[in-house]
Amino acid sequence: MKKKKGQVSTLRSVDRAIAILKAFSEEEPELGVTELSQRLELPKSTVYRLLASLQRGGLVDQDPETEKYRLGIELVRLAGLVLKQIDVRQIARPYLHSLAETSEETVNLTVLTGDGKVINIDGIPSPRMVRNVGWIGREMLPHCISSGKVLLAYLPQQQLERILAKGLPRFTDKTITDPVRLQEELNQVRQQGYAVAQEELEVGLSAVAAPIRNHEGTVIAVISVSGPSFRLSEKISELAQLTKRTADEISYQLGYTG
Amino acid sequence: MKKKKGQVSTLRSVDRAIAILKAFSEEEPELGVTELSQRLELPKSTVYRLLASLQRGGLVDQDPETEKYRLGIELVRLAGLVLKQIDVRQIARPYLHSLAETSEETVNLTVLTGDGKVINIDGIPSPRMVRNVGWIGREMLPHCISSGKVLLAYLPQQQLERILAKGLPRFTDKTITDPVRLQEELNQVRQQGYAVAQEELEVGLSAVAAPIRNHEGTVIAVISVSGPSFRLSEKISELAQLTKRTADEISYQLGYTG
DNA sequence: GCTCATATTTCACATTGTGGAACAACGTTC
DNA sequence: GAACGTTGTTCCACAATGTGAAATATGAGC
Repeated sequence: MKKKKGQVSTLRSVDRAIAILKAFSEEEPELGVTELSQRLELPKSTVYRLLASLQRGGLVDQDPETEKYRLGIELVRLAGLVLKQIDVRQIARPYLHSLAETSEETVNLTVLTGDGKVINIDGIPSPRMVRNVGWIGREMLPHCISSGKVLLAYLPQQQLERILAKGLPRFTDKTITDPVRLQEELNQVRQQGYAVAQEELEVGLSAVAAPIRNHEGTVIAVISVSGPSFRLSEKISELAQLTKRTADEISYQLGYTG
Repeated sequence: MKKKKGQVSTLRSVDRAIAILKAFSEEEPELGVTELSQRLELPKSTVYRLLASLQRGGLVDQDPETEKYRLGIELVRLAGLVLKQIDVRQIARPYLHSLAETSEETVNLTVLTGDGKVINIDGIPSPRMVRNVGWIGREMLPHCISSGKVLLAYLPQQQLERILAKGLPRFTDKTITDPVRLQEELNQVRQQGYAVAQEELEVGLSAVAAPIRNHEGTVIAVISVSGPSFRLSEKISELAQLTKRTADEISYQLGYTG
C-alpha cells in the first residue's frame, strides 16, 4: 500500500517557501520581511533568503518604494496552465458525448505527456458491443495512432526530432517505422487538418483524429474516433470531417477564431 | 546602492522546486519523475522529494492513475490574489479620477499592510494649489486617518485587538488614543458606511473614506478624499456621500451586489 | 546628528539536503 | 508463471547547503 505524500519526508526549506506564499491574503496583499518573520516564526535572515529565491523565480515581487513583498505575476502564468487543463476537459466533454452519439464509435480526448508519448485524459466508449475498450490514463507511442500523429504534426521541429530519434517501433505490418515516411505523413496531416491510422497499432483497429487549439492557435489536445476497421473503413472520410468539425467547435469555445 | 535580487544568494532547493513548477507547459501539462529528472538534470530521488514538498503544499498534484504530476489548484488560488490586486487598481483608477474632478480634492486608494498599518497604492492629487501632497507608498498608522478607520472597522475582531494592543499614538489634540473610544468610532463607521477624520493626524487636514468590497463583500481597499480643513469642514457630509457612492460603484465592478 | 525600525549581510556551525544505489510496483513478453 | 524493463519510491552515508544570531546598512523622523 502506498504511503500518502503527507507521510513522506519533504524538504523543510521548500515547505517554508510555500508557507511564505500562503501567508499573503486578499486582506493583506503586501507583507514585509519582519512581518513574515513574525507571522511564520522564522528568523528574518531565513525569510530574506527564501524571498530571494521566490523573487528570482518570479513567485513574489518586492515593491521598491515600500520594500514590501507581494505575490508575483509568474503565479498567474502557472495558474493559467492549471485552468487551461481544467477548461479543456470540461469544455470538451459535451462534444465528446455528441461525437460518440453521432459516430456510434469510441471517442477520446488526448494530450502529450512530457516524454514523447500521448495519453487519453477523457473518453466516451462506443455504445456498440464490438468496440475498443477505454484506455484512459494509459500512455501510448504517438507515431502509430491518429491522435499521436496530430500531436506530432504540430510540435516544434526540434521537439519532434527528439521524439523521432527514440525510434519508431513496429506493431503491425502497416506501422510507419521510417522517419522520412512519417514526416511525409505529418505533412499530410497538416494539410488536410486531420490524421488517419488504419491498423498501424493493432490489426483490426482504425481511427481518425483532429487538433484542438487554444485561443492562440496552439494545438493543445486532440479528439479522436476509433473502432474496428470493418466498421470504419468505409466511413473514414465522413468520420474525419465530423471529427474535424467537432474539434473546431471545441477550439472555438477555447477562444480560437482563426 | 542596493544589489539586485539576481545577485544575492538564493536557496538551491527552493530554486529547484520553482524550476519544477516552470517545467510544465500547456503542451506538456503532465510530467513524471523520470522525465523531470532528465529535463532538469537532477537525480530522481532529488526530484521526488521536491515534488513531495510541492504536492504537500498543493502546488502540484499527482494523477493516481498515471502517476504523472501536474500543477496544483493552489496555484489558482494564489494567482487569484495577484489578479485581485491588479484588478482593484485598474478598476478603481477611472473612479479615482472622476472623484478627484468632482470633489476637486486629493483622492487616494488605500489597503492594509500586514503589520497593522495602511498604505496608499494609488492616488489623484487635488488640482488646487493648496493640497496635501501624494503619499503613495508610505505607510501610516490607521487609527487617526479616515481610510485607516474604515479598514479597522471591517477587520476580524482578533486582528483588530492585536493592532490596538500596539498602542494609539497621539498626533494632535484630536487624535483618538483611547481604545474604547476608537471602538465606538468604528461602530459608527460600520453604521454610516464611511469614516471621517478631522485634524486627527495633522492640524488642518481632514478626510472622508468609504469601503471597497470584493464580490464576497469583504473590504479589501478604501477610497478617500482629503484636503485642508478650511475647505472640507463645510462639505464633509456631501463629500462623504459622494465618496461612498464612488466606493459602491467600484465594489459593484468587483462583483459586489449586496 | 541621533534614534529607531526594518532590510540586508556576515559567518561559524550543524542539520538538512544530496544522489547513488537499492528496492517496489507494474506492465509486457515469452 | 517467470523474466525483463521501466518508473516511482525508499534508504543511507556523506557533506554541502541552509541556518539563525549578530552585525551592518539604510532611510525616515525628530
